Amino acid sequence: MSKVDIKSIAKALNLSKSTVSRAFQSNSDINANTRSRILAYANEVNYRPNHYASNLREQKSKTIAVVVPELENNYFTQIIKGAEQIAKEAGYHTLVYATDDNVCKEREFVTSISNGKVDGVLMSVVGEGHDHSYLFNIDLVKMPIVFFDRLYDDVAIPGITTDDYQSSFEATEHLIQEGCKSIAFLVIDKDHSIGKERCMGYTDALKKHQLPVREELIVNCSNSYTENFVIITDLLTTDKPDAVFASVERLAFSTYYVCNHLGVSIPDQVKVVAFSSLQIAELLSPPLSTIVQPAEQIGREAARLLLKNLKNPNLTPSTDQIVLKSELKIRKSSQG
Amino acid sequence: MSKVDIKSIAKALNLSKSTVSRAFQSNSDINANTRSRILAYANEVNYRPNHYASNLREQKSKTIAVVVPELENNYFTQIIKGAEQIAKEAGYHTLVYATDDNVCKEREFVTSISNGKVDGVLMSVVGEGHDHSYLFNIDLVKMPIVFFDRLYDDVAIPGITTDDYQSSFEATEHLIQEGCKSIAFLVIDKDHSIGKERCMGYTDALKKHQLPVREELIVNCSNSYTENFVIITDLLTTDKPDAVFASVERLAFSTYYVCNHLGVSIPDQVKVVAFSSLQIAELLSPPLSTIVQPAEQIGREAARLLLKNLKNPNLTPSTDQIVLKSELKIRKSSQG
DNA sequence: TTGTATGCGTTATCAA
DNA sequence: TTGATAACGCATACAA
Repeated sequence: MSKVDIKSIAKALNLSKSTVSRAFQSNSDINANTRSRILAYANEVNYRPNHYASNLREQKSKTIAVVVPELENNYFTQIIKGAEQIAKEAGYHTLVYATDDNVCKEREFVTSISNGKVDGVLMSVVGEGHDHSYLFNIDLVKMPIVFFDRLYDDVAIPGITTDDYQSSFEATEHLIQEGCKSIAFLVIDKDHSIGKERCMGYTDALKKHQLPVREELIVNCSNSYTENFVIITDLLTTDKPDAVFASVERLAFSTYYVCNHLGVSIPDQVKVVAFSSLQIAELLSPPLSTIVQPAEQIGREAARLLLKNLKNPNLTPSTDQIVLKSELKIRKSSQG
Repeated sequence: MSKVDIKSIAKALNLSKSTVSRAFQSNSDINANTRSRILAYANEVNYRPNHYASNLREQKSKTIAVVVPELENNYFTQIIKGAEQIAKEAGYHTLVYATDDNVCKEREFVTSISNGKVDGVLMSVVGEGHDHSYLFNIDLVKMPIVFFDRLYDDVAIPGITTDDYQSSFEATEHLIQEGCKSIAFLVIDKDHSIGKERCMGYTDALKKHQLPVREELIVNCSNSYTENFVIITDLLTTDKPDAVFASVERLAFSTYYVCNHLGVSIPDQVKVVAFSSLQIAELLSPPLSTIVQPAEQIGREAARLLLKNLKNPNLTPSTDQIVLKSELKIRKSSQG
């Protein structure tokens, strides 16, 4: 199969390159017959435009990147799904990248794509604790970014988040109303971003109901299942809380494993609520009470916002912050 | 921020474009001092090579596509994760595309990227029933493809699959040994590809143990949860099987929902086994017996095979078929 | 070791 | 309506 490009088509049909090129443009001055002749032949020889060349020429790639901390989490894959759907509708492709919660990988990737690999980026950042000054070197007009889920609030970049404080507050209040007096809060990083917001919702709810905020019940966990198993086992045997509020899905799973292992009954001895977008939460033993973030919608909104910025390349990109509502789904794990 | 490219750097340093270009190539004749001077300045002005241009020039994009039927399935996201990992290590980016089990979308996407958008493709195809002749128009030397999970066996394209027949046979045998006499088999499409293999494993196991193969127990399901709910409710109330073997994860979830709804006890009244890569299968109520496919490994192997083909662009791509082993994890849902 | 010139495949400007 | 030509930014063959 020899190379088929605009030039070869032109030669075969005894036309010029420009005429052939025009046949593929929608609003171009070209004779209808010539066009259909070209299209017919192009179809016959199975012509596909060369992306390298048109991208170079047009200075856009019709591709967006979606950067997530991890892929093995329903929450993020639902977001990707939503984003991919909107992107697809607008004729964009989607590049997916997992940072493995590593800010170096984040920086390296975003920097490497910042000159033409993609037209824009959707990103859930690694975390505020780290140095993210690399973002100041990115030309955000050339490659707009939209944050979702987590964000850096010292950069003027639009973002989609959820009402973390409010839903955390409600979930805690729910546990209090179920009679819980010592509620543990499991978090990855209580001092930053999402963890911080969620932690504040938790403590404020305690305060409102005159319950003490006990530092030992605010437990910093890690990303490792084995480490968390130890941490949570320790928590349940030492401090014996009557409820566990997991600020991240994974920590709820670990709590279930530990409870199974220790023979601790959920919800009789410990009630559990978690931030989670797991679709089969109801099938767990016992069904898990969840705060469900509208993951797909987050992805869709983020993509829409990005595409909007992509449409107006000359304007300073909007820096809207959109906050979506999560939903508390009360199930057996936190009741009775 | 004015445009920073090789030309502007060259002008600033009083060098020629080619010298500057050389500074970024690893094995190029260039004075060490000149190089470091260029790199220093490039770093200062935050230079990034333009992907459009170098791709066009080098005829490669350093990007692979991963095409999956759906994203909301742990199995496929684990595969993506494995593939992305290998791709990343080799300096490749990963484009993800969901076909929504629609062969038109599959064709459209693969065709649209077949001239330079990506260097190669990993793909789990929509299904054998459909017309996939478009693949014959793809130049597989220019853009190699590797199948995983599902494949078309009338095209000479390498693939990674699992031992579907064997593990299906074993799972069925396990149910028989647990005393089941009427085992239902839930499948999406029993006549093709994966469904076919798995169905044969099931029927052969029945035959080996002198159990009748009853057509009404081989149930074609759909991709819709609501439709499946009706189908499975009907199955459980009419035919009253003593076991359900779900050839796809989703169908096991539906079975759980239906059993909960009907008050049918798993495993006492119905035992359940399923193909599933769900990591928290153990936390379900009851813990679900699964046939676990090595999803991440599939992704890794597929990516490795593709990268191997990408290394030898002149050779006819290898057409290896690699078969990986799945593992039967027996849990409470199929015991006692 | 460095500079000059050319081409990758496409689109856009201008002239015919 | 069509054709000739330049340009997008980079990398290489060849010349100096």
